[in-house]
Amino acid sequence: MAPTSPVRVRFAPSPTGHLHVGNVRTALFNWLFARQNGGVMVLRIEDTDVERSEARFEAMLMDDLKWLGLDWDEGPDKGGAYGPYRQSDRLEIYREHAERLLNEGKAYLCFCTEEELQKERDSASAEKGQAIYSGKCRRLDPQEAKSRRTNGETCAIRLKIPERPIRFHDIVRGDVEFSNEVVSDPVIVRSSGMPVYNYVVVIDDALMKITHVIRGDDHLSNTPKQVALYEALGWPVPEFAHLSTILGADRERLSKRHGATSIANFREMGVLPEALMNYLALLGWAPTGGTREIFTPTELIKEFSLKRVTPSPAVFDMEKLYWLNRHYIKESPPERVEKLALQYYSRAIAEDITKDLAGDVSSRDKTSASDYPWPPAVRDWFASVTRLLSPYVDRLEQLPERAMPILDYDAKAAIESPDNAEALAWPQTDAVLARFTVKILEDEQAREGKLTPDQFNKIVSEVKAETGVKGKELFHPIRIVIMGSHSGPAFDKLVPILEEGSHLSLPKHVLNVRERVEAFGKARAQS
RNA sequence: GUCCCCGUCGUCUAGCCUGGCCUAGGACAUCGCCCUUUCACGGCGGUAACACGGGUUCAAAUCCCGUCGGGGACGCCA
Repeated sequence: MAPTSPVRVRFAPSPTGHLHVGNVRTALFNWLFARQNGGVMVLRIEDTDVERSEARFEAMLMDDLKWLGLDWDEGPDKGGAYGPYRQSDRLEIYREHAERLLNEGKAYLCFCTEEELQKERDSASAEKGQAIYSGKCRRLDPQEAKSRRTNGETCAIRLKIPERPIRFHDIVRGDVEFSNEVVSDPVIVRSSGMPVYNYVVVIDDALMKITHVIRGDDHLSNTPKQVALYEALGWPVPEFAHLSTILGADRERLSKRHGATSIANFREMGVLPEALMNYLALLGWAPTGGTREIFTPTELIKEFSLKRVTPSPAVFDMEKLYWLNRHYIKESPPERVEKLALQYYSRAIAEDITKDLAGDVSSRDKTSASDYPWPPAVRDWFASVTRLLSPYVDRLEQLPERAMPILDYDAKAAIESPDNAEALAWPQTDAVLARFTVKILEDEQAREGKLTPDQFNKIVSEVKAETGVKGKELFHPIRIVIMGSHSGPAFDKLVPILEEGSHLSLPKHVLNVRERVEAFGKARAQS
């Protein structure tokens, strides 16, 4: 391809559901390449599979792309000079070019039946190990064939594969050569009149002036047929770049049974789009030097290189995605994370909210979490909870479970939890708890629900001095009383949140420090 | 079966084209230490790989051949 011709790439998904990581990675590489070269990104909808394609999936897939931050310059929603951009709207174009190939003698009519072909395939693979069409109808007289067709005999249209090896260049794999012996004359139009995928792809890519075809390597073996088609049509052959497959942990092609693989899943989990983009870029590509891992979209556009894409398949690693996500959660403006986090809390406490609203909101049979009004004070408080917890989560959906000890303290569960058994059984624990309890109950600030971190620390220090217990033996029991668990965020930040939370009117009352100590004492007395 | 593609730490990868700078670098995970009057977060450090076998060469992860392993394609599927 001449360097002067502007780069045009395309992403051509079938509207059969949410986008999968494999597809999205292909879209991403196309996008990066286009943006880097000041080129054009085309979105084309491959909806010739009428059975599985649905209009609503088209909208979903566009949403998925937009969420990730990928945009396009031409497409069904945007128009463009080379439309229409839906294959179902292009059937006439396909027909026209098929007839042209026929008239020019580059293609021929094939009257073979399903059974004949099946028989041929069987014997061919037995003999040559390759199930190749014999080209029987290729030898038919064109005039005769034509009249048979006009007389109503059903037939398909096949392309003549030239009698020479087919070569093409692939940016990822280098030069690839296929012997014509292994490529049979492909059907380009079915006897039903419907064109075949390998044919329409070529027509579309050529007519849309696509300069670089960047796609999954499952198409590599189809490429010789497509190259032959370009040549038969007299059109320039584009550059190809075949991206390796993304595998699951078991080294099988990544699929639904590997868990979350659609990008909607990641969005729901609370994976930030920039984290996913960064991770996907690293699957099959590495920057020069290979030591840098963190890239913003802008940096990716600058650094990305198709030539540096690896040909070998890559295993999708959730843990690394999570690591990147944690990084981006920490990096992004707190307000953004706080806002995103709200939906996860509301989902988790939806039941409580529904109960709460049922009293004063009439004629609302179904109250969804998103209806929760989030009064400003409550919203701010949840924001502080998010600020407290977000550095410790992999994905936003973990926030509510991490917040449960704050939102819904359960003294009985704390006492019974096997995780706490050891700490509660330590010889010094009773003494620590006894002193701690007395001090909290006597404290003026704590009584009001206004205990400060300083005062709290002072009390802990006094307990330490009076009992002679320190470190783990001191902190774990106290932590269990306050949070129901021996691990959690620093008391300095936690105490104000508990105290503040207890003054809010929430569907479920948040216990302050004193209330927790009381509840724990009561529950322990009973057990 | 035939053809095509692929094969560096458990995983993502750098290095391979243009052999020596590779006692193979980085990252995730893992392990250990430090920080935090506890845990996590964070910081520091460790373990860990050139699929195998032949060649070529003074010298091979890098070039050649073979073997093995994985994936894909061979459709009137997309």
